[in-house]
Amino acid sequence: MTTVLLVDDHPVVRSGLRAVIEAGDALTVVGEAATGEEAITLAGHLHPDVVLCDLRLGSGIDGIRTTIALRALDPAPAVLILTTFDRDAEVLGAIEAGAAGYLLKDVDPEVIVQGIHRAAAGDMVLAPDLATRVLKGMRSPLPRLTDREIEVLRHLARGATNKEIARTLFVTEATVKSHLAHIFTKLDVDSRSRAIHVAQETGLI
Amino acid sequence: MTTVLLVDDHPVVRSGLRAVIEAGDALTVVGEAATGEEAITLAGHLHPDVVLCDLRLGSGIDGIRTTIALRALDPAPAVLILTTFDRDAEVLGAIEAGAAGYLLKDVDPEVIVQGIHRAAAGDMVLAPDLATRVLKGMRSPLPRLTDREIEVLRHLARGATNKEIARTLFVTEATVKSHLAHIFTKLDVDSRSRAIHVAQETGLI
DNA sequence: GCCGGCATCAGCCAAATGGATGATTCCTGG
DNA sequence: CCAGGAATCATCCATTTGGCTGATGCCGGC
Repeated sequence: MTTVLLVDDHPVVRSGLRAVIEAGDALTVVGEAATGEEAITLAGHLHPDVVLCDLRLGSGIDGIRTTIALRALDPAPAVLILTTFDRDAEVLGAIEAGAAGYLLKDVDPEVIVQGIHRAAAGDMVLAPDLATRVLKGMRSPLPRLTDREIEVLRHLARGATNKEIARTLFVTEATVKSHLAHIFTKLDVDSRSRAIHVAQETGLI
Repeated sequence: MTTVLLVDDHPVVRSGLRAVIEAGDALTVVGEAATGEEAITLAGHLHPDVVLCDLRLGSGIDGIRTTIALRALDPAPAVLILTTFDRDAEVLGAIEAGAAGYLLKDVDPEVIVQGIHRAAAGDMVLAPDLATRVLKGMRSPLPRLTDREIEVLRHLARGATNKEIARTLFVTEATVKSHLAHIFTKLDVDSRSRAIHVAQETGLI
């Protein structure tokens, strides 16, 4: 019998997953957590074979940080990331964090069940339409922005002008422009609007 | 016995809702739909008392359009909107479309059950933290953008330049600038980036 | 110790953007 | 029919933005 721990901030989704998972008789849900912190504590006590974890967990730590902490446990559960969005940056982040796989929430129940079995067996599990994208991402990894650049990008996305960003960060406009120039080059765009767009699309921010 | 039709594009969420709703014995789920179109067809045949409908339905028509169509049925079911996001524009849109209420997905199961009962009784159902916002929205309604302005706004959010928008819409740059000027005035901003930001925040796009 | 990446700043210039004002056409509701 | 909103286009002008080039100081790894 494979044991599963559910982690999702929505009670309704947890109920749905429990119903789906326990429909068969090879899987049993041993616990539910609404936050990453709770998940880590519970996993430490319950030692589930597989943790099914949402990427977005409302307040508190996110699914990736939760994955990192879970993988540090002994014995470490297989972590299967389950989410609504298929942002490239997050796929890679989850895999790098040691997740056994990544499934989109809108797949059919039996895909989830199969995913859990395969994760428990140590296999890698990727939603079909994601596998190619992940591999593509491996070949041409997302540009690595520096912390400062990400910071500038966030202000950009809030609609700030260069002058405002400069004031907020206590630097000159020239510096902001310099950061932006780097960001634009890395993201292969030539306007702040488009930079915002690709940053949001790829999950950079 | 109050009958309920579930509308959500995620099978897992539907399972969860079904489990939650049928936990008591005063409610029964008479059907499930994954799309708005399917919901309208099913509601016409099943005549549920309440339709519990997600606002985002993947491909196809959205929850608001579905609501409008459902309310046009005879007898018209009470439509309870259930979603993850609490964007102002959508709250108002759903209410205007004739929804009996609006609940966030992360509420506790019993709140959903109570909401269904109250919707069936003809009451208005609003998630507590939303009620005040809706009322506030009533007092200072979101600026009403025209269809054309929304269209321009979408291109804007994808990072398009004025020239690109002009080409796409088969108009001159002057026209695009004119639309933008109106958009900026209505949203009370003075740059495309900030326009994108408030449009996304308020759920205009 | 030196190289390279990072953050900081500067100046110049071309292009894009935003504000102001006004005109025309079309359509719709009273 | 007519007022008014919507969409279209135009011109002028100031500001902002983005591209380019180059410089400085700092720090971490080899």
